[in-house]
Amino acid sequence: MVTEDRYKVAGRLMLLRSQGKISFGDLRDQFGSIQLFVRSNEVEDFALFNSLNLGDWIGVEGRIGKTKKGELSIFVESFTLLARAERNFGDKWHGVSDTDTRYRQRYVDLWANPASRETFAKRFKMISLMRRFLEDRGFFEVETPILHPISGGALAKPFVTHHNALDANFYLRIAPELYLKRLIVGGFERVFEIGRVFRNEGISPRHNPEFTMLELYQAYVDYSDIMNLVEELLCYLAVELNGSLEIEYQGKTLDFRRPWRRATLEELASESLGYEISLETPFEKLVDIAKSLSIKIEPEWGPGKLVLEIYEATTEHRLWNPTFVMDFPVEVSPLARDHRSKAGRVERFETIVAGRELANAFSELNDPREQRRRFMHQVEMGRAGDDEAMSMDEDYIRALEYGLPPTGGLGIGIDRLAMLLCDASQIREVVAFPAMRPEVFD
RNA sequence: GCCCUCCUGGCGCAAUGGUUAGCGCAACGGACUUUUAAUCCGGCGGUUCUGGGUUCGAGUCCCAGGGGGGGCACCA
Repeated sequence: MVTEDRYKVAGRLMLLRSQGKISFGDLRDQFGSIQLFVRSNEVEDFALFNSLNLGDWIGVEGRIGKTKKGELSIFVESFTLLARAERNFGDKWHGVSDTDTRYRQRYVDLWANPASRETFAKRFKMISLMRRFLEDRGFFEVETPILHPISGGALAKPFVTHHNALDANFYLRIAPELYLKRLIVGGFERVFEIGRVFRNEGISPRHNPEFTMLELYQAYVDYSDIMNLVEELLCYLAVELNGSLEIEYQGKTLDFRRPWRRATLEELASESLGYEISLETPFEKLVDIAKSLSIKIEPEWGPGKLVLEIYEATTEHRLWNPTFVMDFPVEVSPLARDHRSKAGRVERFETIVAGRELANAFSELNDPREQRRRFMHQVEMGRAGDDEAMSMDEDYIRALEYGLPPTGGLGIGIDRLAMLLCDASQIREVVAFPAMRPEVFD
């Protein structure tokens, strides 16, 4: 019934059932719970044990065994109060459901709500698995600056900060892309970075102003190879974390079984509309279609932007199972390489899952003269009023002039991926400390 | 930025416009030597987010503000 082996365990007291001269408690640590069995004539501070509050941290020592009801328990011989919980963790049965408390005081949520704890365990495990997957394939995990003198690598509004000693403004990075490709120029052939990026935009169920990106770059491959890598990586994660290639998301099944559908952006948009459109469709007709979809057209838009907008309005949200959307217009892809056979398109794809963009990838543009033209176009767009346009990055051009080998690159939004794998409808369920309006203490 | 909605003891919930705002858990005191959200008994705990208004009477209806959530827009 009770072994002679002595064990020491520490954790937090979650339940206490005092019953006269014996008491039962549930002790929980990182990995699980175990029942404590305490007898008044076997423990010196029996009264103190009964006066513990739920939430107190204690260390116990005793023998392991089973109670009469068969519950595995520690038969406590001594215990130590390690730290008091001066506040309690809410209803022991219902936990804490108030979202304000859950997001602002995640430490409470994690203890009070096991589901929240499981979600974050899964998220952290997912990131660990990604590292293992990539390291097994010869990728180096690297670090690049977060303070950028020029905001680049994506189309987004940056946060601005100031360095006093240099008396210069810096931007919190919106993407690590341009630095990672500099590392490829410098001779690292496979690199990845998992890190926070910052975009000064609205907060919504799918947007947190700081979020985590995986970006990777591999020399000597193109976007087709990257598609294969994305399939392999996501299937690996689905199986490791959810045990299946078919996962439940918001009450519907997502089928990750390979191969995933691959189709061009123009094909998919045409499919949605029920008639053919392409970059070659007369401009006025594209404008008419966009207007009929209530798209707010900006004067600086060309056919590429129009087709992209039409695709996003008609198609993206409908793509449920993983789909590779290929061959974006060059006009909206300033860092991607021209398509090898289709003028006006680049070798770029997005991976759409559950109607949302999960990954964005391309064969990297490595021609410095063409890159300069693309930047120039971005600068013009910026002058025309596009506050998400990229700036000229002379050093990046200079790096390309030293030679960037043919390279495939990929970015994956980790938070969105975690939402899928954790069946979360909101990004705040998978971001431990989501952005909130600063709390006022009075 | 726009629209909708919510806010009641520490936590979870209740209260057709009508006494002194109830209940469970926690906390506090007590009973109990095999419990499983233990059970039983006792007392304590709330300016119903804030400020106005309508009303004989407001937790409830109206207005404004604060905070949260959902949706739209933008994006990842």
